Amino acid sequence: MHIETTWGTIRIESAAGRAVSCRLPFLDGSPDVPFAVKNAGHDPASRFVIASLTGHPAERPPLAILDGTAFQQQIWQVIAAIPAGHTQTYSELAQAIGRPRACRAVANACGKNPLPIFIPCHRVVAANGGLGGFSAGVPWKLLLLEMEQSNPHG
DNA sequence: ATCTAACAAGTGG
DNA sequence: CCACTTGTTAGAT
Repeated sequence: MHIETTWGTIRIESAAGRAVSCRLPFLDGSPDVPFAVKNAGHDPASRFVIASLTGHPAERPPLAILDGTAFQQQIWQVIAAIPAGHTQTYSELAQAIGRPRACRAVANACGKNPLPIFIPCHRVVAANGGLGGFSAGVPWKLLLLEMEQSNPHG
């Protein structure tokens, strides 16, 4: 499944009705056009992604069992529990799993999240108020956070 | 089985 | 602003 947008093509893979991977085009800088969806898919996964990017409420479809180390699975699980419109720092996540000094390792795991948007790694920010990073480029992270802040959905 | 460089961070000078 | 610490991972030895 894929979604055409003004920022490029988003590719979503599912198996047996469960989301397996979500790939966003990498954006190095801020795009010169506003974000808009050009071609919307109708399956639950696509609708969820589009809703997240446009500030609409949507139900998260079931996720597949993810491939990753025990540490990564642990981190992803904690991230998945962060409510919309809310953020947490890398350091806080590190504390949540009992490794208070592993903030850098947490960031490492975030970058390897195969399901960005589904597992809301965009809600993980730096402790000093900075955005941190994002695997597909910070503009995506910014867009997602702005949508959630202006529209408190679930 | 070890070693090392690379990271989306944090803290302190 | 710079440099030192930090935990985990992937790739090399």
